[in-house]
Amino acid sequence: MPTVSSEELAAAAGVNSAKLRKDFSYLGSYGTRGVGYDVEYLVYQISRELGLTQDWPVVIVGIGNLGAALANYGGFASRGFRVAALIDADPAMAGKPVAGIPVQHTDDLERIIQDNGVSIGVIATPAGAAQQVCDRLVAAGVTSILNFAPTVLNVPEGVDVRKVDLSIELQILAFHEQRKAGEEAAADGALPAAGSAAARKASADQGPDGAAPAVMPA
Amino acid sequence: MPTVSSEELAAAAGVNSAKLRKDFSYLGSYGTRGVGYDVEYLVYQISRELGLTQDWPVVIVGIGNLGAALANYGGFASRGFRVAALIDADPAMAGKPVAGIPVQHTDDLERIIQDNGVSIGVIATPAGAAQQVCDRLVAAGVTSILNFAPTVLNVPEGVDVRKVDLSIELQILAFHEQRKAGEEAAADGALPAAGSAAARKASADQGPDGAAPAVMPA
DNA sequence: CTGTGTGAACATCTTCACAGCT
DNA sequence: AGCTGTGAAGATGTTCACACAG
Repeated sequence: MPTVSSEELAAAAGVNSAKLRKDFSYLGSYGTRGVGYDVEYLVYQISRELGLTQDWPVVIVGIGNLGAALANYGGFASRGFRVAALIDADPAMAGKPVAGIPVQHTDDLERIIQDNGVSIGVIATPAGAAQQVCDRLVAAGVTSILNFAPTVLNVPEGVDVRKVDLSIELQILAFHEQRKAGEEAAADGALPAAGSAAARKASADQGPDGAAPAVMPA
Repeated sequence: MPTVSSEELAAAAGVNSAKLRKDFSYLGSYGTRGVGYDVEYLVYQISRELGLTQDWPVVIVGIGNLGAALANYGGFASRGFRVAALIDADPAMAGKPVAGIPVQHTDDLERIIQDNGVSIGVIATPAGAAQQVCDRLVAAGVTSILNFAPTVLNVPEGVDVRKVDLSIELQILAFHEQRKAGEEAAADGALPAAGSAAARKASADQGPDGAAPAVMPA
């Protein structure tokens, strides 16, 4: 399949073809009228715009179950991410290989960041250690942090933080589940105006969308 | 602090107070004019609406690093989730306790689901096993699935799936990181119209937002 | 003729601003 | 006098529909 139309792509993605065309148009005019988009060229352009063509060295701090799971996660390499180092505070972990990469001790954090030119850090420590690790990462030059610890991190201006809270995803499922169950059947007495107004679209797609609750500022 | 105003809550959440009030109003009129919202009552009403007051038994299938990390995750209990069972295909895992819960074998999946009245399942298996596990969960009565395996699952109408792709979060960080780096400096020759139009707001808040890319339909 | 690229129409979401309750 | 609850205005996002390139 050398070429693909906006109609086909839209159907595959479950969106309107006009939206897809308009979105693509913000990246430039990469389609051919009457023909469609050249698949290879389009993939390249989107990859480049998203930063997939670059090499992003990342460090993972906190090699517990979650840290180990992340280190083993196959999806990173194909998206340009390279696990440059694994860091843990437990001296007993030092030197032990996880996913083929030897764990290093927290003492060397600053050196590791600088030696590898790391600008993206992943925090998978317990909540109590997260802010301190974050401060050290930032001081060492990291400007983007993916935080799995259940804490809101304080960072200076210019540093990006994304917090992943695994229970929020479950929360969203449970919310819809509750709604399925209560469909018309048992009208809960103590809820005056909740009926129609809150009954928004229950999106049928997989993955995070606008349904996420309000979040904390940086 | 027995009472709180929309202004205070909005400041804490980093949003406009009018938006907060309007959002609350969809749940009913739980505030008092001239006073604010009664904290305890508000918490209860929101908790109930979100389903936090219910008990949600969940099963986790696939007890590798990620499954174990999820089983140990502290945030679940406080949000009404109870890990009812851990299931793995490896017979060697059977009986072994993870997070204090003995792992059970996949053979008993259907019985476990039914005995515990589970309607939410978490898939943390390798990609190859995910669809099969999914089919069995659905057949056994599960109607909501949180999928960590890097596959898009096929499910019948009426079943909700949320896919968590850990690399997408990194992707979003890398995208902003790239943008920080390329600020004005090096105008990449091969990008005609990408400049201003695509330079949207770089949100300063932590956590998933509308920046996620288009997703697959069910 | 076919399918992109895009103004214009339409829809949804956010913020303003103020009437009205406490 | 203070703060909610909400119509109306404004901003943003999506879809339509068609001129025009290939």
